[in-house]
Amino acid sequence: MKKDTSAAKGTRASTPRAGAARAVTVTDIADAIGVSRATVSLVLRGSPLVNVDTRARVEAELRRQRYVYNRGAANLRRRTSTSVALVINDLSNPFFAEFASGVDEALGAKGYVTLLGSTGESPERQQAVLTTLMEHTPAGLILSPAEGSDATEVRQALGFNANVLLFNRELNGGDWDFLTLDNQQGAYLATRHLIERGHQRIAFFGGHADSSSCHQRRTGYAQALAEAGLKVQPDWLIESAPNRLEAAARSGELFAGEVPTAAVCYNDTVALGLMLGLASRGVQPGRDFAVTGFDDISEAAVAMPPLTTLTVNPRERGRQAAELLLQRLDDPTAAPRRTVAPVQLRIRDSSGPAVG
Amino acid sequence: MKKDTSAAKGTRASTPRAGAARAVTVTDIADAIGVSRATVSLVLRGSPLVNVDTRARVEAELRRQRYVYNRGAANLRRRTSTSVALVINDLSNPFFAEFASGVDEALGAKGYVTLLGSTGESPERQQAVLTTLMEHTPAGLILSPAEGSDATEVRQALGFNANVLLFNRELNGGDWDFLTLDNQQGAYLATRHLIERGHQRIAFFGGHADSSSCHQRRTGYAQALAEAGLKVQPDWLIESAPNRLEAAARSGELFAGEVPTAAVCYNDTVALGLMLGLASRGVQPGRDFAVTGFDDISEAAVAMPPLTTLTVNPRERGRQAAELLLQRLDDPTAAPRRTVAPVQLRIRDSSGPAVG
DNA sequence: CTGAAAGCGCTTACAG
DNA sequence: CTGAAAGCGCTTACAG
Repeated sequence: MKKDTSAAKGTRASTPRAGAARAVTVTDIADAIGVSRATVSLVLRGSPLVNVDTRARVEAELRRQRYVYNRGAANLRRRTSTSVALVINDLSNPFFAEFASGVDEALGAKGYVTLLGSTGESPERQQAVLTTLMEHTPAGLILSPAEGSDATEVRQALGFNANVLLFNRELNGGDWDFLTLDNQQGAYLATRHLIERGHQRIAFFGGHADSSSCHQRRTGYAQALAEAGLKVQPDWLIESAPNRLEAAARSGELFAGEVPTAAVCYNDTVALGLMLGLASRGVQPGRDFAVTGFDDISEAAVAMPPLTTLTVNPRERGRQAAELLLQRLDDPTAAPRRTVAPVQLRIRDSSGPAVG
Repeated sequence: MKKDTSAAKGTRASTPRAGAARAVTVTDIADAIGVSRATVSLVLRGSPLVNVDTRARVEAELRRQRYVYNRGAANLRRRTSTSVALVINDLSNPFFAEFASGVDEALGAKGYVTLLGSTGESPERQQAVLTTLMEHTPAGLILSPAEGSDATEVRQALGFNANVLLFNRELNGGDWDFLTLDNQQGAYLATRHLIERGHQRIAFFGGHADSSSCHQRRTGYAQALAEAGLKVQPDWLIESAPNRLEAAARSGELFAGEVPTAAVCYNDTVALGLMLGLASRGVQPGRDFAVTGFDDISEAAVAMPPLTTLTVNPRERGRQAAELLLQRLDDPTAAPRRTVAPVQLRIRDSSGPAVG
């Protein structure tokens, strides 16, 4: 239960103000000017009950002694929390970094502090991180689950805390709020865009078929094809891990049977890898073969050719996630909500000129 | 002093487990199996004093009741802290995102939790963020100061907490630990590289002359020139805000007097802007004019031409910053330390072929 | 309007 | 090896 492994719990634990003066407390302030601690507390919390003159004296003394409010102690007594935990895959991923930035901005504006945790896409590490974070009694949690997360395990780590917002990946079995991108609509828009450019043979390239986001994107792709009276060809559904290397390696599979003229890619990373693979076999992306991505990572704009993709505005999604969680905190008993965030097609050169 | 403005302090403050079962405490566990709370506490902290049998019973009950340790309460009583505050400019900047990722990774491995704050490069916001974070009694603080930060103000917000590590920007007047990149050496390496390629007329482009990092980089640049018996020409020192637009706009200034054949740029963003400006006047960077950057942001590798620059490995810097802070926590009274992190030249096409 | 007392969940000497 | 008591810094009824 309590694995006592970390240095912070052992003898190496550090005192917050070690080597410095002892922290000033409400008692110090109260004693200094001859009022009770209760009065000081009321001043701190901005109560209108305090005599204006008493208030002034207290405030002067707070300043004089450089009093620092101990929010942890207050939260303990009041049984409240002023922190929110944010658990994501990895900040090295610009998408999550932007998302985290938006979350922190929106939370900070409401007086909450962000407790950060990263899973590195590992369910085991996720469990450890969640356990640690819960010990800090956050008011709520924003979680972008690691691939392969198990709802039961996650719920276990979360204890009875009901204030959870899931982002990006749904965990069925947990009745938690959920914010997702409109994957289906995005892939639909990309596919329709290629069809409008005159393409008839369009592949869907990359992603793991069993991941929910890949499934949704394939659905949007199929929908656009169906609307145009085009058929989904099974060997045009090509899986690939979402990294550049594997995507490049698998690009040959597009040329195994009937050769498509365009590919809707699972995401930008895959698209960039595919473009690499195409170029290395003498097929020039954007001219000989049209490619679209998903995410609009910063490299998309500067790639050669620049990548047509779907912008998701991760920073705005972060703000939105924070808002949704704050609403949940206001009404913990409300029914879980599912929110789908819009995505927008950004046309660049990789989807090429009109063909045919 | 205590401006009571934020929602979290007002009526909207939320209970941590609102709507759910009341939290299980050590008392619940103790009562359930008929031992004292002290015994439960000893088990939680892994004390060897507890009878092996008693320990087993306690641990079983902890599991049964899904006990969650309240680290805040423990920290209050023990006067310790298991969190570290990290304050940076903005996570949208990949450099800081990587850095934060490294910090969080290293802190998490030691059982600390990261409290996140961003300044948006505004000293005012920085004050507010620091004040809020200090109220959560972090064991220490890693701060990359906003441009224009004032040491006295920062110290004010920090109270008596001595456990501070500054990153990137020094604040004179504060006797804090400091981690910096080797700006001088980096610019020296870039300049020498250009000289070795045969350039004799080399400009230094971008940055604000009064910022310490720009000053250090210019020093390295001047040092390499001096070693080669080349003179620094004053009108080859061109200032520019570190953004692409202004850099592009100021590129004309290179052609005002005696025209250089190469430029060492303050950083990658400036270099990218300069390359844009050069291209727009028909000068092809990497062929007609050599350019180097600083930072190795992800765009550097995919720019056209790819940018010769200095890699700083921000993630590793983050880990290093965390390590340094943890050492400080171990010995709060040690003398402040200054650490210079190495940088490495990465040669790409923008610095062109050998000339002359 | 102000103060004395109890208590948030934990830990730590101190007895036994 | 275990328990009773005090206390970390704050807040909140409850008196007055």
